[in-house]
Amino acid sequence: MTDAPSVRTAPHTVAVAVQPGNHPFEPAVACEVFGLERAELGVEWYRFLVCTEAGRVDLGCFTLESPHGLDELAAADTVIVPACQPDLGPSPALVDALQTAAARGARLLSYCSGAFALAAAGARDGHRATTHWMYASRLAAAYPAITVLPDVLYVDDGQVLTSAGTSAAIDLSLHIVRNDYGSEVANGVARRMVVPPHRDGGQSQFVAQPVPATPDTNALGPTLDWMVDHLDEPLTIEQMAAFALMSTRTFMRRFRATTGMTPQRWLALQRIAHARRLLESTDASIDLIAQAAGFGSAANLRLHFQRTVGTAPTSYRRTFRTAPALAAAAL
DNA sequence: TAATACTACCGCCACA
DNA sequence: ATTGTGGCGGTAGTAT
Repeated sequence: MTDAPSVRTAPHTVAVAVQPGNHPFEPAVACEVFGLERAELGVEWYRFLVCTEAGRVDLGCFTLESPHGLDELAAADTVIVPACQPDLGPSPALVDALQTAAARGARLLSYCSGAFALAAAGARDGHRATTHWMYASRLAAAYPAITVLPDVLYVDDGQVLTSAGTSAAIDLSLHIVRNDYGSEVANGVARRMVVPPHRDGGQSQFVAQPVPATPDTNALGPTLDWMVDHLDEPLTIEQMAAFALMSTRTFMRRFRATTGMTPQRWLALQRIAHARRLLESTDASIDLIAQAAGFGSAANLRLHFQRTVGTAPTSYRRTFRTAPALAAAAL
């Protein structure tokens, strides 16, 4: 969280390591997010490599061949390790490549049980990480030096970023795009993939029922919409509960059950997202944006912004202020 | 940066 | 008996 995000000016290389025992889905997420041509976004996109140790890998359902080897993985700017068999462990050559990449300052990502490979490479000592909830206790037991967060979608620990089960791989990947290119571009990618634009990393892996068992008569949907529509006003639990026609106690319980976080936190994330959009696409003053996003004061906006985005609002704008043409195309 | 005043949060529990 | 509700109160977190 120490470096400010920066727009990639030179081709930034993203490499995914495909190993025997991988499932196809996670490498495919990397291909989808980082590997597709994104001409419509008007930015210079990543250079994307699929790297293997032996040139060809049997993935069970099919065999994958690639000309790129682990030397290219070790030289990449961002390295992705998808889910692997925790029992097998990464090969010594892969561990070596990961260590070389880490020493060069490369960004290391894992999807699902790929966290075991990063841990084996020693990249995780003293840091926070996550993995699929099924593996969390095993990871913590095998690598006591790591603080394992068992119930989040992904963890951004600066150089090393880890994510939970399959769909969290998409969330982490979009998080990377957002850090590199800003939220307009990340939203463009999400829109084309037809996935929700942004799920925060701290969101719980255990969010309610993916599909409601019965048509949910008292769903929070309308209340969430209402909250987003009134972001610029100070909203108290009491007001939100009143809108939802519930007691405050029940409202908070239901809110956590359906979103995986507290109302306050959710509201803060929506406000930050709105502030990001305004910083990227308008020249309004920080104070005005603070008002419009419901932070009340510029000081308060800075506090929240720094904490969740890791940058000051002005430096974020300096980096991501989009060309008017792109901003106009976005809406 | 620190102190203060507020409210959000959540465990507990009686009750429907 | 089981499940959801909502008031109470202590603590944690936020705003100024």
